[in-house]
This record gives sequence, C-alpha cells and structure tokens, in this order.
Amino acid sequence: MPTIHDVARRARVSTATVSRVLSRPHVVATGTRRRVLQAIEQLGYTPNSAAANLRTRRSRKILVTVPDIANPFFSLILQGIEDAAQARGYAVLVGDTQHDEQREERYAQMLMRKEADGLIFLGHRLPASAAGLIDTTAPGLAPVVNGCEFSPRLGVPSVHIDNAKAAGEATAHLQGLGHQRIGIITGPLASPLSRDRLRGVRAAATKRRTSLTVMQGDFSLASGSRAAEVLLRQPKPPTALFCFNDEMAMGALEAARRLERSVPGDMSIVGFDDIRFARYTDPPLTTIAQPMREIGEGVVQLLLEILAGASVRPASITLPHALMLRQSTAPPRGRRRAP
Amino acid sequence: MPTIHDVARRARVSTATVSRVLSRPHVVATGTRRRVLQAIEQLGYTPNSAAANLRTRRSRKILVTVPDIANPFFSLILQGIEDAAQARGYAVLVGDTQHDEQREERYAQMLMRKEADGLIFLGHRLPASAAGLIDTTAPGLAPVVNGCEFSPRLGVPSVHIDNAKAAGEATAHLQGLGHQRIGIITGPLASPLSRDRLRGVRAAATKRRTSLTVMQGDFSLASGSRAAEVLLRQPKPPTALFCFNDEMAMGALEAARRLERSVPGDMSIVGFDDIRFARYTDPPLTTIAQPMREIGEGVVQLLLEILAGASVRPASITLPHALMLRQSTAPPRGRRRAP
DNA sequence: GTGCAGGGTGTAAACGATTGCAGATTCTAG
DNA sequence: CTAGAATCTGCAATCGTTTACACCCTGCAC
Repeated sequence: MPTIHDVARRARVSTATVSRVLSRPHVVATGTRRRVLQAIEQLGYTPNSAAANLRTRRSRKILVTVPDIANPFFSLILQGIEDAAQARGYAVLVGDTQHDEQREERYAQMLMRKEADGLIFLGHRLPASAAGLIDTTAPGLAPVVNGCEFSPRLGVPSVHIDNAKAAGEATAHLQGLGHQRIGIITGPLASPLSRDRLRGVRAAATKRRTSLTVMQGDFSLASGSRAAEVLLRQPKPPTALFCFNDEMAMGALEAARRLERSVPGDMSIVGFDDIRFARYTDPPLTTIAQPMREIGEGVVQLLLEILAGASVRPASITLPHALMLRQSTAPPRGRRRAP
Repeated sequence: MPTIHDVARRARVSTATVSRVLSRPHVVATGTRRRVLQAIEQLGYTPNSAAANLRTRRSRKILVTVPDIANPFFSLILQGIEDAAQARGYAVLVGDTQHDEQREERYAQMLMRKEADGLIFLGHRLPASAAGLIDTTAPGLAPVVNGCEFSPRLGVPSVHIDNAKAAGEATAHLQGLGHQRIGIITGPLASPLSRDRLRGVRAAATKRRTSLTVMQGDFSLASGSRAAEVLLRQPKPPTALFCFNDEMAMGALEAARRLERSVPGDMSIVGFDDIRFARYTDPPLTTIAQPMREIGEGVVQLLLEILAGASVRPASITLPHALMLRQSTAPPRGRRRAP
C-alpha cells in the first residue's frame, strides 16, 4: 500500500503538498497539482483514513442505535438516516440493540472511543456513557440526538411526531364513526412514545365517555394477534381496535380472520406508522402515517448542526403526521342496521 | 480527553504498561495493574480507537452494502450480520446502495481507505475497486464476501441457498396440485439470483410440459400487484402464480382481491423468502423459507475466517431452504369440481 | 532599488496508541 | 552463591496523515 510519502517522492513534492491537493486543490499551482494527481493515479494511492482521523480528531461517521433493524418502521428511518448522512459525507455505523441495555451501552462506548462523531439513538433509553458526555458538555451541544421518542427529561434534541395528538385523532376518528367500546393495544409502556399515545387516547376517550380496554403489546405481529384474540373473545368485545403500530394491527387482522370476525364489519382496526404493507392488507389498513424518511433526515441534520458547532442550541423538531383513511374502519354494526 | 500518557503519569508507569493492562492484563503484575486501572477510572480514560487503528492497521469494522435496507428480507440478513459481528467484537458500517452502482463504488472505496477490514455485499455487483483488491490478492483471500447471490464468475465466496432447486420445488408443488398454466413474477434478471430461480422453474416446467408466463418485477409490492393484474386480465389467466419474493406475492394477493378473484380458489400464489408477514397474509402465504439470520451469520463467519488468514481457501456455503405450505395454494378449480 | 504583498511550497511537529527489544528484578536450582 | 530462567517494565520507534509556520520567489508600486 503506497502512502502519502510515496506519492510525494514520485511527484517530487512534500507530503504537505500532496495532502493539499487532496483537500484544497485550488491552493496548489496547476502544474504541481497535475504532477501529484498523476503520481496518485500511477501508484493507486488511497489515503489511510485512520491516520487522518487521528490527526483531525474526526471520523466522519455517525453511530445509530436501533431497537430492531428488522422492524420495517425502524428500517425506513434508518434508510432516511443513511441517505442523509451519506449525502453529507458521513458513514453510518449501526447497532441493533434488541432493546438490550447492555448493548446500548456498548455502542455508546464507541462514541467515547471516537469511533464515531455523534450518536443517534432510536430507542427510549439514553445510555449511561452518553449521559455522562451530555453532562460535561453545554446542554444540547453534545453530539447525541434522538429519533421518534421525545423525552424532555433526557435533555437530548429529538425529531418526532406529536404522538399524543396523533393517537387522539385516531381515537376521534373511531368515535366519529360511532364506536363506544374501543380496544387499545399499546407498545411497551416503558417508552414515552407509547405513553404519549396512550395519553392522547385517554384524553379523547374521556371527552366522549368512550370505554377503553387497554392491553400491552410489544410491537410484534404475534403480540398483536394474541392481544386481539383476547379482546375478541370477551363477552362484549370492543367494536374497534387501535394498535400502536401496523405490525400489531396486521396481527389483529389475522386474529379476526382466525375467529371469523369480519373487519371492519365486526370490528374496525386502526394501525400506526403506515408502513409499506399497510395498504396491501385485507382490508387496507386505516393508520397514522409517520414521515419515517423525514425523521431520519431530520435527525441527521440536527446532529450535523451540533457537530458543526451550532451557535443556537438546536431544539427538538415535531414533524406532521396524517391519518390515512382506508377500509379497515367503518361504523359499528349497530349503527348501520338494527341488531 | 485524557490520553494514555495521562494515565501512565498518574499510575507512575509507562504508556506501554497501560496499553498492556488494557490488552493483555495477565502479563502485568497485580499491583501495577490495580494502580493503572485506578488511574483509568479516576481520569475517565477511554482509548482513542483512531490511534489504535492506525498503529494496528485494523479497524474492527466490517462494511456491509445492502441494495435496500427497508426490504424486510435484507433487514433480517443485516440483523444476522450485525449480531454475529458484534458478538465477535466487530462493528458494522452499512451502506444502502439503492441498487446504484456509484454508491456501491463509493462504499467499496471505504475498504481501500481502511475504514473497514472487510466487505460484505448483498447485491449482485462487485464494485470495481473491490474487484481490483481481489485481483491483487490470493484468490478467495481478499476480505470480500457475498450474501444471497452466488456467482462463480466473481470469485468471491458467498453464502446462499440453492435458488434453482428451491424454485424448482415451488414449481413442482404447484404442478403436483395440478396446475398447468403458471405465471412467474421474477426479480430483476440482472441478478444471478433471479436467473437461477428462473432456471429452476424452467427445468421443472419442461419436465411436465407446464406452460409458463414470465413477467419481470422489481421485488416491490407495487410491481407484484401490477404484474399480477396483467396476468389476471389475460383471456386465459394462469391458475397459479409464483413470485420471486414475498412482497411481490403480497402485491399479487392484493391484485387478486381487487379483481375479485379468490386465492387459492381462482389462483394459487407462492412467494419466496418467508418474511415475517408471510404467515399473516390472507390467506397465509405458501412460500420458500430462506434462513436469513443464518445467511447473515454465515457471511460474517466466512469474512472473519479470511481476516484471520484462513489457511484453507474459504468456499461458498449453500444453506438449506424449505417449502412452507400454507393456504395460498390449492388445486385449480377444474381439479376439484367439474367446470 | 527597495519594500511589500501574496502565491506556492517545504519542514517538522503533532495526533494517541502498540509493540519489539532490552534491561531490571525476582525466583529457582544446583 | 551463582547461573539462568522467568517475570515485569520501560524506551523509543512507528503507524500515515494534517497543518502551523516559515520561507522563497515573483511582480508591482513607488
């Protein structure tokens, strides 16, 4: 592997000049530049980034921890992140944490080791070592940002939607159709995201005296299916079901089919996220669309601002959501025809 | 940020000793070790990996390029890769190439820059710079491996299933049910993977004189839906459809619903991959299961063997697949009841 | 002819670790 | 008591860049 010295020797210049040709070509005279480029070409030289990283104290990498890469919701956000990062010359290190605190911690350590310039975490927990970093930095200026979850307590800027509001709208939609008994399948309540949504649901329910049955899921297809089955087997099952993500809603659709209930005839179902599959289910799923790509892009933007030494303290960003009306929701039976 | 020198000074030892405490603790005397660890603790020292990488000429990172992270098939493989890598102390850099050759190339450059120790590519194209690396290394010993695709021509070890055989089995399953007109929705034929599957299908079709209608898709839900619609609108539509991935099969299910054809009544559908959603579709999808996680793990194993300087030339690995029989396939109408 | 501006280049000191080699110390055995 | 082994530690070179600073030169104004 040729080094910058080899190039310098061949082009009869100093290493400083070679380096300049690569980083700020216009400051070196045209003839020299040409000689250097030629030498680079002939030797097949590629700069060694470890050396550059050491010297410049930057790695041009960002670290992203995801609770579950295989989840289509996260993978879309990751795609947005990757795309934005790559466009600005940053590479992406991913850590799939599997919701495991130790793994989160191990990844956060990489930030300390300077393997990455910044951290984007998509879970709800701020790893201890990152928290330490934040304490020793001006508030909001540590290179750590969050996507999806918003928790003012952490003091980390974040990009997210207004989960409470969105969940409130989904509930209101069902109420508007005439549903008075609604089942809810939440995600793990450890995360603010689920709690915010539940809060939105509860607020809407209180306003219209809707009865709520809340079950906790874990965002998986299987948990949606199980929880929906339990609800459907109740003596007086809810006429509508609001699942806190689309996968659980798809699980619920499957449970309804298994128990021979029609959707939306016997039960309306609303999902959350609007993953690609949502419009291909049977029936197509009414759901809340989140701008996954934009969340990813926003979070990168935020992080890079911090890295560039933002003069103003970067604040959290709330992006718009949208209720997508499809065919999985309809008025309850009683509303359309006498029992 | 304290450096190894600060630690050394504080512990009254040389930097060599500090380094040894961190990398091979047993070679340093207990008392010394304790002093060093204490100093590390007190200063909150974390080693700078850029420096270590420079010195050791290894980064303990592997680069993975994926055609589309948001595709559940790839994201599962990526999860397997991440898990295996992380367990062996490697971090994962991901590049979402969007099937774009330039992006593939740009990522491969990172390998040259020594930003990563090895490359796993999940697409079918070997980037030029990686190809260059392979030429200048003993065959099969360049740190480049492939997942999913197998192309002997590239000279890159790979982990994959026997696509031709699997596709042959899927076809045989339909033939066994009595289908004589089968529609095929392939992926892009630029990739060996699709071509292998098509080869398998053709071989089976020839054997039993089955008539085939082949359409090219791009592995997306939408392309499956479109292609299926075209097939269903034919004067004499196929009685069975074999899609080269589950997403297109899900699109096909949706098309059938839209055109009011029942599945499997009017048309059987077979998918490929067995992504999580496959068993939750309506009806649950008959499909070929690929061991995604194992492919991911295998490919990491292969790469690390090469990095460890495998004495024997690592060869490609063929993993087992399985035909999952679910409810989307059945005998064609004529077979069950006279027309 | 002198002074000065400014472009172009080189010198050499970092950046922060790892590690071969050798010296110092302690232990073991004869 | 001593040779030699075993154990522990330190010295200093090295990895391949980047960049502050100084220098040289040319051209221009006066």
